[in-house]
Order: sequence, then structure tokens, then C-alpha cells
Amino acid sequence: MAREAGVSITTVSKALNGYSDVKPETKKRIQQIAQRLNYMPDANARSLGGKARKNLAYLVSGLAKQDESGFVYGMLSGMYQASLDHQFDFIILTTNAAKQGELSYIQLCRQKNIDGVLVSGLNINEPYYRELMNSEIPCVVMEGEYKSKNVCGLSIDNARAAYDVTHYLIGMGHKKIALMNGKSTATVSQRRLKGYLQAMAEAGLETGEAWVENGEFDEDEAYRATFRLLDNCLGVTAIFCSSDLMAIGVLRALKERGLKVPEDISVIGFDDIPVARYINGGLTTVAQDPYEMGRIGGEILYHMITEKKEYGHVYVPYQFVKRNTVKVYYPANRTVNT
Amino acid sequence: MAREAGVSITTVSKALNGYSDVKPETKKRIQQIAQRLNYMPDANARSLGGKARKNLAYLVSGLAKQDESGFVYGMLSGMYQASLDHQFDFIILTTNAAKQGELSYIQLCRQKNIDGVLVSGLNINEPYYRELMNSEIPCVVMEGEYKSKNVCGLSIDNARAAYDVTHYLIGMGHKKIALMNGKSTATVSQRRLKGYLQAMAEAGLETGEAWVENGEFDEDEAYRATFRLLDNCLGVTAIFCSSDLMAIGVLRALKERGLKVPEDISVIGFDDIPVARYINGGLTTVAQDPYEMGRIGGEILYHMITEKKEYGHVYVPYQFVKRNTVKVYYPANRTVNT
DNA sequence: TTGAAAGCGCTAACAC
DNA sequence: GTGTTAGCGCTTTCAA
Repeated sequence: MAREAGVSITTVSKALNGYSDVKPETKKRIQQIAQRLNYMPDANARSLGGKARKNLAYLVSGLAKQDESGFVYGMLSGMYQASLDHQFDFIILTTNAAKQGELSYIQLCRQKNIDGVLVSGLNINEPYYRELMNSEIPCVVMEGEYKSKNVCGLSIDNARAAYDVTHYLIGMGHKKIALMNGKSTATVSQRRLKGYLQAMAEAGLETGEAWVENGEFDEDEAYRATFRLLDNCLGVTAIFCSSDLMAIGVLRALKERGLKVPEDISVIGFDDIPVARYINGGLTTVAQDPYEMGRIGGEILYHMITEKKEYGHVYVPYQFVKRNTVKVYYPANRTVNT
Repeated sequence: MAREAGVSITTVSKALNGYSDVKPETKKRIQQIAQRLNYMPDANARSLGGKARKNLAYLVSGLAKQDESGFVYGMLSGMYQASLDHQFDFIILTTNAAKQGELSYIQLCRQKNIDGVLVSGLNINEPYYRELMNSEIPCVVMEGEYKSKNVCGLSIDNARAAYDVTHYLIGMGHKKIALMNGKSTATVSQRRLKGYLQAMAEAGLETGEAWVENGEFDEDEAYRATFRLLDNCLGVTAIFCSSDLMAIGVLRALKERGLKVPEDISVIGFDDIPVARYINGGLTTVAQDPYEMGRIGGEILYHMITEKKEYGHVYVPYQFVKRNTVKVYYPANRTVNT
């Protein structure tokens, strides 16, 4: 390339990087030759040489074959967009508990020269969960509740959302409300449980171990857990599910027991995944916007990296979407007397 | 790191790369120190130095905020898995017609040091479409029908699938069958059109311009196109849609016209996206497995890169999933006579 | 079994 | 304006 143009390597570098100390003519000539030869500076060498682009990584624990909720994809595309907007490079990294034993979080980042990471799917019992805290590289935990110098969490206000939903159900006359929660090791589940319990307590309603099952965010697991709920919580009139996927499992179990939704029992989901609007004539649920979350996460990371800003937990908006799986509950005796 | 261990940089490199010409004790010592210091060789420097990992790239034209069909995500995770299996690095690259004017395909690859690419979403009118042909870097075109020395296509046999569907509809007694196709510039659409036309011709059934609409793979566009179909093709009893998403739009339009599915008119989709099973009691459709496609694509690329193998078009299996949107069609006079 | 030296393709600091 | 030199962090050759 330099030979072809009859100039030094340095001049080529300057010309292509838009420095001012190169004669316009030579600059133009170099650019043309580069175009003709399809020459492009090697990113690795540039990085080593000093002109490094910043690297963002999306670190997913347990990447699945299918993304039924569209959450991973949505966040991914949002993050990607943010990277593009700020001229950052973007890579995906996956991990799981086993891998985390072999390669430390810091090593992983150093190896790939990562300047900032967005993590998701990390449970509190995985090795990286603790490593993150002491890391000096900026990180935002998607749907997590972290807080340290270089780490912040990003999520909707899960406790409040769960409170809203429960409160709404109570307002509709329901008193026996069960919670089909996710995983006990997931932060979001802990927060939603809190919101649910608070609303129930404020209304003076009964709750307890029996009224809360963990469906592991899995359709089939939720399906099975529903029968336990039905057997242990006599007279339950509403089930609040911590994910739409679990709501699907719950609905299936309910149908098998001959219970009609919403006539006999009300169901609310969480996430508003694409199928939600088609389930049971429309599933009432809490909508999150994964694309926005990803984009905002990337944006925050940008500020953490370039301005060394620190963040507390960042909340993003959610929306309560009322469709057709909730009905006002009239106590039996009232109905009879009418 | 080298200083800490009291050896030369060279020795550290050898120890960490598992070379045999380093004393077991020193090797062990170096490894321990590396672990303690969380040392990891910089991937960029390694790459420059000669020890380069191969890079696979997933090049998507027009990455969307949401992946309603789950196709992009599925392929992505399959490709990622294949990369992992073969110790390749994996990155995502997006492009669009505008970007393609600025940076050539080869430049893009050179810059990122890419050894093999998987492309998807590229239409035949985009600049890269032609550039690909002459490229010396291995490439597999997802859902495309390429063929050159270093490029191959990967897809289901779209013509055959469309033929199957149409033939099935004909076997069910339908004679007035319309096709809601995708984009005229998409290879898959061209193939499906071919299969549809062939089945119709073999059965001696009427077809023509009016019987084929392009819904641009878009729900709303398909919705609008349905009315044209209904108005121009009097007595149509079945609509075969080139994507489930478009089938949703079609169903919506049909409902507005007061047509019941499958009683009044039959509908078949394509893809078997997650919502398909919930639509209209279950949408009859052709199932593709994006994860498998991605994985196989990565696998092929691996062989192209490491063994310089050449491939013709590669076909992957599909499955015709019969659910509840097709009904046998009895000609009016027969029904009357019963 | 170890280390010194060269070089990967670039950018940066400084001299010409 | 342009070129020379050094150095980024590694791997590889080759000599010790």
C-alpha cells in the first residue's frame, strides 16, 4: 500500500486518519489507492499501536437455543445500537458456572481487551456475581441490583410493579391471590416477592409459604407448580405470574382442572412477550421494553467509560397492560343474593 | 508478569501455551503466578504475533429492534455454538444499503480480520450481494442460493416446501388458492413462488398475477394486500402465506371481512414462529429450525476455512406442521346435494 | 531448558 | 509536508 503510493507507511496512516499535516493532493491520492486496493488498517494492529476503539461486551450467562421471551435479542439489539452510536466495538461472551471456575471475570475481560460489560442472566450463586463487585472495569447488570464503584444495576422497579399488580387485583375484589414467582436466586424474583407481600400486607390479606411457588421461569415447571397451588391454597381466585411464559403453563394447568380464565380465576403475567396478546384472548401483563433496556444500558456504560461517571441503580419504565385474563371477583354469597 | 516470575517474557509465553521445552517446575510456577495476578495474554497482541484465533462474523443486513420470528436470534445462537465448538471468535456485524456504499465487503472483513462470514437478510439489490461472489473469503449465505468458489447458500428447499403446501391444499379440494408472498427481491420468495406455480400448473389450476401478492414479510402490508386478493380473486378458498407474520395480518383482514378460518377460507403460514400455535387455535405452517440452520452454517464455514472445502447449496430439513387453519373444501353444489 | 532478537501492522513523537 | 524511530504485547526463530 505505502509502496504503491510511493510514500511512507506513516504518511498513509496520517492520510487515512484524517490528520491535517498531509498535503491535500497526496491525501486524496492515498485514499484513492486505498479504495482501489480495498485496503483497510488492521484493527488488531491499530489497537496495539495506540489507536484503540473501545470494546463493549455483552456477557450472558446461559445463552439458550431459543429466546422465547425475546428478551435476550431485544437487549442485544439495543446494546448493539448504543455501541454503534458511540463507535464502540461490540462482542458477545457467554458463560456458565463451570466456565467461571476456569477463567476469572478479570481474565476474560483482559484477554479480549474489554472496556465495559453488560451482563445478564447471572444468578447470585455464580462465581462471577461476587467478582463483579471488585472489578475496576465498568459494568451494568441488566435486571440486577448491584452497586459498587464501577458497577450499577438496571431494571424496572420490580417491587413497585409487583405491588401495582397485586394492588390492582385487590381492587378488583380478589382476596386469595397467589404468586407464581421465578427463581429464588434471581434478584428480580426477590424484588417482586417483596412488592407482592407488601400489597397483601397493607390490605391485611392472608399469604404465606403456600401462596408462593417458584416456577423457575419455566413453562412446564410452572404447570406442575400450579397444581400444588390449587391443592394448597383453597379458594384462590387470582394467580400473579412472574413471567408470561409461566403464565402459559399456569393457564394450561388451570384448563386441565376445568377452571375458566377469567371467569373462575384471574391470571396476570409479566414481560408482555409477543405471544401474550394471543393467549386466552389477551394476557394481562406487565410490559418491559428489552430493546430500550439494552440501549440505555449501553448508554450508561458509555458515560461510565468516557467520563468515569458513577451510577446508583437505574430504573427504566414499565407498563401495566390490561387485557382479558382478569375479572372482578364477587364473593360467592353476594352473587347468590343477587 | 515475567518480572514477577523471574523469567523472560519468552518463557512465560511458552509455559502458558503448553510448549514442551520448559521445565515442569517453572511451568507450574508461572501458571500459579499468572492465576494470582489474573494475567491473560492480550488477544490483539497474540493475533499480531502470529497466534491468531480464527474469526467468524455474522453479517446481518438490517438488524431490527425486535426479532418477531425468532429467526435472527435462533441463527445467532446456533452460529455462536458452532464457533465455541471450534474455538473460533465470533462477532456480529450489521450493515444496510447506505453503509455498503461507504465500506466495501472486503474492507470490512480485512479490518476485523475475518476468516469466514455468515450473512443473512441481504437482498439481491444490495451492493454486497455482488461483491460476495468474487470474495476469496469463505462465506455461507443463510436462506440464500449462492454459488461460487468460496460462497455457498444454506436453506430449506423452499420450492419443494411451497410445492408440498400447495399440493396439500389441492388434495384437500381447494382449487382457488392464492399466494401471499414476501419480497420480490428475496431469494426465498422467488423459490416459493416457483413451487406454488408448479403445483398449481400440474393440477391444471388457474393462477396468475392477481393470485400472488407481495406482503413484504410485513404484517400490516399483508393485511392490506389481503383486501386486494379478496377483491381480485373471486371465490378464493385458501391463502398460502410466505411467513407466519403475514398470516397474522391476513387473518386479521379476513376477520374484518367476516370470513371464518378455516370454515370459510383456509390459511397456511411459513416458519412456525412461537406464536403460531396460539393463533386461531393453531396455525398450519412450515416449520424451520433457525438454531440448527445457524449451527450447520457455522459448521460448514469451519470446513471451508480449515479444509478449503467447497460446497454447493446446502439443504436443511423442514417440517410441515398441520394445525387448525385448513379445512377440506367441498364445492358448493356437492354440499347442496348432500 | 532458557533467553535474546526480530517482527507482526499499526500509531505517535519527533526530527527533517 | 514528510519520513525516521520507537514501541504496543505477544510469538517465533535461533543461539546459548
